[in-house]
Amino acid sequence: MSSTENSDALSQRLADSGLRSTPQREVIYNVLLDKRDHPTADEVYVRVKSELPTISLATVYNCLETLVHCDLVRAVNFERGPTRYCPNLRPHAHFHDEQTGKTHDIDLPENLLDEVTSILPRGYDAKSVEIIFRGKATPPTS
Amino acid sequence: MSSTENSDALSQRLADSGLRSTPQREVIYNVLLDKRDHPTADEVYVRVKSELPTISLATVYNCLETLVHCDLVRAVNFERGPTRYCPNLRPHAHFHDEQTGKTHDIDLPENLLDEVTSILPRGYDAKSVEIIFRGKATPPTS
DNA sequence: AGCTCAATTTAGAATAGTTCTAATTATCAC
DNA sequence: GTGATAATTAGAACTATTCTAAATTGAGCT
Repeated sequence: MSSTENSDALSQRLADSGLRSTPQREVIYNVLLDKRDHPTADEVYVRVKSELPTISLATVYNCLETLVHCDLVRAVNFERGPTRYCPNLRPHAHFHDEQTGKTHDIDLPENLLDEVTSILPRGYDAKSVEIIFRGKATPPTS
Repeated sequence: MSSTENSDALSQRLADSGLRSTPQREVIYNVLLDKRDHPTADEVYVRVKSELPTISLATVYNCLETLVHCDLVRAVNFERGPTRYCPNLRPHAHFHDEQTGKTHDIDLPENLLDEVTSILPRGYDAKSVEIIFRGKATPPTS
């Protein structure tokens, strides 16, 4: 997908929420799409600065919140560490590698979320389910 | 289970980790067992004060960390809210009610955690799995 | 093109939750 | 009892984030 297409998708989603497309929002969204390593707001700030040197950290927070709000990005938290941002919209869990601190997306089989949700007793109406693994990821040596 | 038995369990676990049983640790653990509403450190602080008026907040944090460390208590986080503490040791998920802010324990069927863990690709070794639901809990009117 | 007005961005101050520091107090082994 | 170690304490410091108020931008109208 080209950067232009991403921009289109972005403007579309923003418009849907009655919001404007701005250079800051565009660049931040592209930064997230570009390197999907679940960066923190600070890390996004650093990356965005090379393209928009005068952007402020507050704007990074604002824009990230906006992107989360219009469902283009997911915010992920581990314990009380800084919030991380993830443009993967498919249903997925997160694996948090305790040695490296890295976060891996784990795509979920079709029906798993429903299956998990189905354990809820009557009276519990879940709008979202989050699954977090913690442990050690040993990338298979080829 | 009597408070004395809890104390015994506590001293035992502490001893296992080479730690001492102290009045602060005892009282804090009992406060958690007493009212299982997933209190924050601040809330624990307030409750403990009525028994140990001179305890400091730092000690509350220290003791809670100690209890978590020797597996008597679980720390639970929702987004970037304050850490909450939970003495329920059975495998369970958490349901976070967005209206009330309350947290409910959801006991898990025997095999669910294994089932969920089994979706991990080769190379991922999970030490723990956490499942968090978010939504609305409507307690069934009797 | 210029005007208006709301949306957005900005810098810096403020906040919340937690951790750190250094000093004091309690407890264990001898 | 004495010395060493563990635990507690008060308050300072820290981190991530949100708030505030002012400046800038841009879309829609004329």
